[in-house]
Amino acid sequence: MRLVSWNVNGIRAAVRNGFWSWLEDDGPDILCLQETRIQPEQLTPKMHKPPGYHALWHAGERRGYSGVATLSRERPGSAREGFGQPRFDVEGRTLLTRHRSFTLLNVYFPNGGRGYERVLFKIDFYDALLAYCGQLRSAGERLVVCGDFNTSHQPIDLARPKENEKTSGFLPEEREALSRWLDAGFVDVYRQLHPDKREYTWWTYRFDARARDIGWRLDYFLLTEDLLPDVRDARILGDVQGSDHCPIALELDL
Amino acid sequence: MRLVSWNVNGIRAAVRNGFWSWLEDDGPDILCLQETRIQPEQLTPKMHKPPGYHALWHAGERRGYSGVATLSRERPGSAREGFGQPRFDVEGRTLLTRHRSFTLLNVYFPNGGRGYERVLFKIDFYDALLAYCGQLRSAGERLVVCGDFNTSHQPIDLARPKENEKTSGFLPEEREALSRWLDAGFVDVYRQLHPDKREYTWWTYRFDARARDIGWRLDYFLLTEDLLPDVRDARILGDVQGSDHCPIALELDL
DNA sequence: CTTATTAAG
DNA sequence: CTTATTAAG
Repeated sequence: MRLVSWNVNGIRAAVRNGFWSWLEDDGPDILCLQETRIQPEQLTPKMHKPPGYHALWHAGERRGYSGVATLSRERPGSAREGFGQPRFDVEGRTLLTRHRSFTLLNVYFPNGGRGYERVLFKIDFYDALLAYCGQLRSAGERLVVCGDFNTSHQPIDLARPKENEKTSGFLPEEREALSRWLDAGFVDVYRQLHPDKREYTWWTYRFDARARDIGWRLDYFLLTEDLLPDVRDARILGDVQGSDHCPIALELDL
Repeated sequence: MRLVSWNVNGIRAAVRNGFWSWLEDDGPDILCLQETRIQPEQLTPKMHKPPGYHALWHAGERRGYSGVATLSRERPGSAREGFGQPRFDVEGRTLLTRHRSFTLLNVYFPNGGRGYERVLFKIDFYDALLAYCGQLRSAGERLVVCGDFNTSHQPIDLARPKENEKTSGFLPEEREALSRWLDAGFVDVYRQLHPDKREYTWWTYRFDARARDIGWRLDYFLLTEDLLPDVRDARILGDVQGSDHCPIALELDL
């Protein structure tokens, strides 16, 4: 089966930019969207019921901000919006769905770009969600955590590591927060499969960055080790337009 | 000499839409702009000193809202922003300049479209400014008052009079406020010269109204009677694009 | 519908 | 630079 994760930076803008025809072409079994930036009452009928999919949309309180959605060909066994911490959940950042052979966590991690208080919030979010994942794993669940982590982990994960050591997205403390996920047993599948590849998943809209490939790898599939035997491929779909992020894909033998 | 008045609905948008080349082509001696929607610190050098003109810009307190500007080839003898009533003056709606043979009042009258309290404000503004003009006339000044009056005076002044009797812009009480100016001796020069012409100066951006000429005459040159002998022509420049209003022109033998 | 704004990214 | 918002017109 094929999973895709994509920060669409506004589902309505993505729709203007060809989202539906892309979805028809790619046809993933599960699609995780981040930064949908839409409230339930603003959803079009097609968003509510995309042809061939079950859809769950989770919005934050603030209009036009954050939000995630999970689309799946098979109806999820169960689902949860947020993870039980109001100060994070009100921002509409996580959606948990249970599928035949794993549990999926679709996550839009906070951006730390507007002041250090948001960096602290982001790191708290990283740690709180990791603790929640610990509970799920203790209960025997196999986990796929995907989405926009808003952090490049290593120098290979962004075009300009040196220049960005003091920029949110590549701060030491953010990288360490992500390291704690890996130390806890989560595997960054793309990097595992392609140890030396320099490919990015986000480019600023400024300075013609995407054409020049001055980007960052901010989007990941993190898997618990028990799922690794089922991994067939993990790829970055760098040609797909319609957002400042591109989608990433995971193929599982399930 | 040639005077032009134009509600540009955002000078920056007008500049994007060819304002400077229009100005060079038309070359009025005096240009009155309304709804400039710009703060002093946002003016470009060219706006600050348009080639061949002296320029005065008067902004309201609120960013992106209201504002007027008067450009003149000859430096005005004197000038005044507002007319001494803070509750009107803070909105940046009037600019008085004194020229060789008349005093010019460039006015952006309030729009009454957002609730009846703004209709009342608009009517108060009409009356307060008329009283101020009375003072100027008592002091012997010959007056040209021009700008966006935000009111169509008679049924001939809008495409759909019947349908708009309860719409701000053609409310009986607004039309009466404008009538008080005419009763006080101001002359609507365009209508004086063209008693039966149906031409408009504003069209909503919606419904393709301009292409269908579903418009309103909202912009006027009002003159004190002592200036009438010097009037050569008054016209509506309906072909000029770049705003939801078109400019209006007055030719004087001065 | 369009302009300009403000908040975010 | 781009998305979405809100206030105005």
